[in-house]
Amino acid sequence: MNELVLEEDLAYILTEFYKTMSDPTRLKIIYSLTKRELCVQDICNAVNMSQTAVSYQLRILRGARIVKFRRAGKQIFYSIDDEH
Amino acid sequence: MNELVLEEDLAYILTEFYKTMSDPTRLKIIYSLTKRELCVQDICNAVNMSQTAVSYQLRILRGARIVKFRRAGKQIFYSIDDEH
DNA sequence: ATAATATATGCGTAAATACAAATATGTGTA
DNA sequence: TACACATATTTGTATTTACGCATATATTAT
Repeated sequence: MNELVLEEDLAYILTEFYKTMSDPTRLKIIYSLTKRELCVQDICNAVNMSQTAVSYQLRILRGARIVKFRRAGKQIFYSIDDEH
Repeated sequence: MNELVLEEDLAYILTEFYKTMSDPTRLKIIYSLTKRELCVQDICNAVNMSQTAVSYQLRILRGARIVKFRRAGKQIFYSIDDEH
């Protein structure tokens, strides 16, 4: 019986990962960043979404350690976080 | 520029897949079914959820072609849909 | 110091989601 | 036929989510 049950912690971790991947805007952002490092405006153009919407999703992707960023003057450049 | 944009159809398909995987109850159900074919009551016990909750999630998994089922008398047995 | 630009954040909200409770449906049995 | 059992479905709802709008913050230029 017991071999049928997925450990609660693992279920939670997997669920969180799949949840971060389960939004079209986030997938588009991730895809664009696999091509090259981009600033927020570039990402807005690539995914055709508002600055607010993109910033909102970037925060989630940052939280999941899927993307990282660096500031360069007024702009902030995002890229895929390979470390994680 | 254009190589940065993920095709809308593909984004949609991927999103749908990740969405079906992004619930702990569904992941637990899938896990239990990778071990062996199970009837609904067995699944309820394995994932420790009500019959209603399990039936609700099974419908979603059926819709995504992740599980299939066969009737055997009063019971319905579910298993992973390898075809898909 | 002020203004302009790039990005982030707080707030409100419409839509989606997971579930419980109640009920319906299908199947075997008396 | 009537009933019991296994499962599905309908309905209502609390919660979560993605976003727009307005505003805040950080950086550079004037």
